Amino acid sequence: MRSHYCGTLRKEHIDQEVTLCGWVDRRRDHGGVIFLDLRDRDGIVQVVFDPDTEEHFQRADKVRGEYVLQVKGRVRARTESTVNPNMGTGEIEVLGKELEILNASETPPFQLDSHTDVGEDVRLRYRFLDLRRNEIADKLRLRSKITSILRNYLDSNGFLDIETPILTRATPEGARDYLVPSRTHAGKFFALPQSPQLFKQLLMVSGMDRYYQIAKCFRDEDLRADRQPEFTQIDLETSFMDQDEIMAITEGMIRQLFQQILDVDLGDLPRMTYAEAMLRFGSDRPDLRIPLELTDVEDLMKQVDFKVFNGPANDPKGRVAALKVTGGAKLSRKEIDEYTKFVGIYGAKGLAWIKVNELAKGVEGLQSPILKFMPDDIVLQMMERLAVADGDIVFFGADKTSVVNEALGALRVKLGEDLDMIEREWAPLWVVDFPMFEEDGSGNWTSLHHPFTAPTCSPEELEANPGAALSKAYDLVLNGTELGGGSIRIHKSDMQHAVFRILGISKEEADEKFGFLLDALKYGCPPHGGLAFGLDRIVMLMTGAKSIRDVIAFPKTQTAACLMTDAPGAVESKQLTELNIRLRKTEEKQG
RNA sequence: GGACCGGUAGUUCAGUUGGUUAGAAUGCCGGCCUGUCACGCCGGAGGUCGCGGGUUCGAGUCCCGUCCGGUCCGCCA
Repeated sequence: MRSHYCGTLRKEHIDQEVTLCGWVDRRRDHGGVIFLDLRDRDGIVQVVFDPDTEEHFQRADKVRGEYVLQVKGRVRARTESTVNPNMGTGEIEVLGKELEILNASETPPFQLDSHTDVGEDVRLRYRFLDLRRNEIADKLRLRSKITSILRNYLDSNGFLDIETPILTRATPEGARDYLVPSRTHAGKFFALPQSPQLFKQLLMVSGMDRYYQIAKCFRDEDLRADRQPEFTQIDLETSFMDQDEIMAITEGMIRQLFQQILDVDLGDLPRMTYAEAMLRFGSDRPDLRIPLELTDVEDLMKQVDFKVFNGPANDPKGRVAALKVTGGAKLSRKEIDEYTKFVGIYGAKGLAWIKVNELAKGVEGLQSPILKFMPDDIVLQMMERLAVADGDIVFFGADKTSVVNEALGALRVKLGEDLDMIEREWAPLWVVDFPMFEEDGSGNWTSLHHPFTAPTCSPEELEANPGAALSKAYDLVLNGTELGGGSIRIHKSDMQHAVFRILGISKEEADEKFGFLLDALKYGCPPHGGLAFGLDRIVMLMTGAKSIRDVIAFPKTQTAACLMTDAPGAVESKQLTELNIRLRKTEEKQG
C-alpha cells in the first residue's frame, strides 16, 4: 500500500512519485490550498493539495485529525522561504495527487501533536492513541533496539535463550506473590515468578552452561515511579565461571550497549565494596555523579551532648556522620527547614548544621545553632577533618546507622540535584562484598541478596559468625540506580543447608519448598552464578524517562490497575465455582 | 499501612474572605482565506465543579467520609 514511511523522505527523494499511509497530525486549510501533516511511525511530512486535483482536494477538505489516509503524490523541494527547519522532512513536501480516506476518526480525547500537555490518566485510558505520538513510540523503538543488541551479544557469547514457566510455585524471595488458582487441584495455587531464579540454577545442573532470557517477572508490592508489578529482566546464568569472569562478560554487555545506542564509552567500571559505599555515600547504590561524601565524625563527638542532634548518645549501633556541601552556606533558613523535613521522611529526628562564613576567624567565623553545645577545639578539629572552606555548609546526622545512612544518603543526592552539582552524565560502578545476612531487629537473620547466594567462607565459619560473612554478590549501579545484580550461587548441599539453618528455615520446610533444588544439588551441580538486569530501568536511563510507565507499552497505575482494559476485573461466579473459590465479601460493584 | 499534592468545559488550567449568570486558552462545529507549518480572521456550541454527607440564608470555595490519579516512606532486588 505504501512506498515510503512519511518521516524518511528527504531531498534525495525529490521528483519521486511516492505513496504514503498515515494519520492526519494537523490540517491547515487556506481555502485555496490545504496542508495535511501526515504522520506514521517514522515521523511527519507535509502534504499539499490544491484545487488542480479537484476530487482529491474536496476529500482533503473533509479530512479531520487522526483520519487514516493513503496519499499518492510527488516529492518536491520547498521554496527557500517555506523550508521548516524544525521538521526532519522540512526541506521537502509532497504535492498530493490522489487521496484515499482509509478510515475516518472521531475527535480524539486529546490532541496527539507534540505540543499537547495532557494528564497521564487520560493518556493511559487511551494508551493506543498515546503510543501513536512519536515521542512515546520512540522509547519503545529504542527498547526494541536495546533488547536486540543484548540478544546479539549473549547469542554470540554462547548463551542459550530458554523459556522458564510463568505458572510456577511460590518462591521465598521475599516479595508478595501473584497467585493463580488451580482448577485441577482444588485449593492450590500457582504463583507467577518473581524471577526465574531457581529454574535457571536448575538449567545449570542440566548442563546448559550458559542461559539467558528476557523474562517477565511479577511482584505484588506497592508501586513507585520506577516499579511496576510486572517488569522485565535480562536474566542470565553461567556454569564454571567465577565472579570476575561473570562480571567481565556482563560489563562487556552493558558497555557494548551504551556504545552502540548512545555512542558512549563507559570505560572500565570501578569496583567499590558495600562497606565503603555505605561509609562514603550512605547507600549501596551510590550516585557517583555527585561530588559529595559522608564523613564519620563519631570519635570527635564522643564527648559532646548528643541530644543536640536528637540522636542516641554513643550508641554502638549508631552512626554520627557529616555531609559537607561545597558552597552550601548560601542556603536560607527556610531551605534548611525544607531539608530538615526531607530527612524526616527517612526517620531522622533533626538536621544539625554549621555554616562556614569566614574560617580565618575560627569559631567566630562559623554560624550554627549547635555551636554552643560543642567545645571550640572539637569544632575546629572537625572543620579541619572536613577540609571546609568559606561558603560551605556541613550537615550532621546522628542516629541508628541505618537512619543516618538513609537520611544523609538521600540528602546528598537531593542537594546534588538541587544545587546543580552533577559532574558527568554517566557514573557506573560495581558494588561488591555484600554481607550475607542482615539482622531484622529481633535477632533473626535475613538474606541481603537471596538464600542461594554463596558466601566467601566455609559453612562452619558461616554458622559461627553469620553477621561477619560476606557474599559473592555484585550489583551494577549506574547514576544511583541499581541496573542489575547477581551472585555466585551455592552449589553444594552442606552450604545450602547451613544457610537455611541460619535463616531459621527448618529441614522440613526446606524440603517442602525447595526439595527439587536440594535434590539437584546432590547430583553433580556445577559451580555456577549469574545476574539479572532490570530492562525497564536500563531503558529509562537511556531514554531519560522519568517514569517506568513511559518505557512500557501498557503500564499499570499506582494501584496496579490498567486504566485502558479496566483490569483487574470481576469474574463470573461460574469461574469461581470451577476454581473452588468463594469470595469473603459480597461485591457491591459488579461489572 | 502511612505522609503529601491534585481532581472545575473534550484537553490544560484560573476561580479572591463563602455571594448574583463558573472563566481563559486550546480543541470541536459553521463561515472566509492559495504558502501555512501549534496558520490567520469572524461566529457558535460545549459544565453532575470526582462522588456522598454536613455547616450556612447561600458551597467550586469550609468540615467529614469516600473514590480516582501522582510523588514518597514502609514494602520491594
